[in-house]
Amino acid sequence: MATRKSRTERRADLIQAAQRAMLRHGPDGVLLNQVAEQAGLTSGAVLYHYPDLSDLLLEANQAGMERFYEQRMQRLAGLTDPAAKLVVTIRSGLPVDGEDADVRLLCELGGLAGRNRVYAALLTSLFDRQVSMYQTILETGAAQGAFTLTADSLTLGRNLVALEDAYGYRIVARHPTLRTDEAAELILSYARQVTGNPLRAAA
Amino acid sequence: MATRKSRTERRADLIQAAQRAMLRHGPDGVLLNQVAEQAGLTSGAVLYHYPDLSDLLLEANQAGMERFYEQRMQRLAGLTDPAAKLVVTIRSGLPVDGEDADVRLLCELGGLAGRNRVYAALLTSLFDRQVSMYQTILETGAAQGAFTLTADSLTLGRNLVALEDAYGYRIVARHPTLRTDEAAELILSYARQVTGNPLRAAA
DNA sequence: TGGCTTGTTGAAGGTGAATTCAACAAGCGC
DNA sequence: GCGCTTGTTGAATTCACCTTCAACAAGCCA
Repeated sequence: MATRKSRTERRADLIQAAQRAMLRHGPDGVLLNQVAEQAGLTSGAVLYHYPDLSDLLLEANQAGMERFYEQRMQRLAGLTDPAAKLVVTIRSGLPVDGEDADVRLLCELGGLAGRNRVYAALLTSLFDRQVSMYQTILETGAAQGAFTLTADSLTLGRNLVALEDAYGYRIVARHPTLRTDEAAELILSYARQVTGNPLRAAA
Repeated sequence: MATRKSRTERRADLIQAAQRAMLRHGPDGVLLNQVAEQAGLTSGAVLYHYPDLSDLLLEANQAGMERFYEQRMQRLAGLTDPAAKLVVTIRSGLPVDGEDADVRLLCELGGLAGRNRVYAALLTSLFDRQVSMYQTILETGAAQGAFTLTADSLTLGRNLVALEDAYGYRIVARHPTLRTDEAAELILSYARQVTGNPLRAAA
């Protein structure tokens, strides 16, 4: 028998278990027993905490998105130089490799979004928040004289997030030559051009 | 009873039926009976032609990708002006709206690719072919003096396809303000900058 | 320590989908 | 027309999953 845990602890466990199960079987096709197995419980125990599996999956995916966004913000926290901020942010939007759990989950949801309005709305909101994040960096950099923007920050921010997203999919699909380093360089080539800043990758 | 058809005809029907069923239920979660229903047949008849459902789904998805790629090439066929070619190609890579069947199917597969090597390979190959398509347009335009490229054509081609892909996802997810026209304009803003050509959208 | 709440199990039942197959209908060659 | 091949159905079987629930273990606190 699994060790008995408090409601809060178990729910947190289940969210992680659901994320692992979705990585293996997809957010759409994951089964109650697969989540239970990941949690080291029986299906009945899962149902005790989440009578409706789709509620658990939704919470798990929301948690994954928040985690992804929060991690990006944290990596940004200590930096002051606009160029360094931009370089770090571009990196943090890409999966570290094809196994990257957070990004793989986001990619899975991207497919779902065509059929599921709830996930579509969540992803849309995540996209817009990331665009805002880039806009802040770009405009702050421009105000400080570090960047000379070639278009409005909304256009540039959207294109930067779009590039990240797309290369995330390529890396997750294991493109043989387009790995994280190459993808970062491709996005940086765009960022250099639209900011007029050399953006040393080592920054 | 459904009208009896030849092997070839029926297989073509089934591929279309499978595409419709996948649009509704996802390429991952689609059921044999759902494909049969779309085809106006019983599950037994589907199994008679495709003893393994996943074979049918794979063929249907391959056909979808080919169709998407071929349509892009055809729209390009009559054009000679490099700027017109580039503008048309950018457009043809975007879904016409959130209902666009071909792009929605491609988005669904993007999610699958993290778990399924076969679909990952197919999508990778499609990506690379589209990059080559852009490279040809860009280099021809440069040779003719219409474009002044700011980076190598591989970098630019990859970024153009990446932008298309990502905005395809946004449109399919029904971003409230980022529709096809806006997405095309965002990509054009990049294309103008890297070619030095004004790329009149009406071309 | 005894009773109550909370978390968990294991088994039983119901449901729905895949699979198989015997029967049959429709066309085609002869 | 006759028989054979090809395509299709509907029913029977099997299997996997969800769901429910009675039983029980583990803490909590009076």
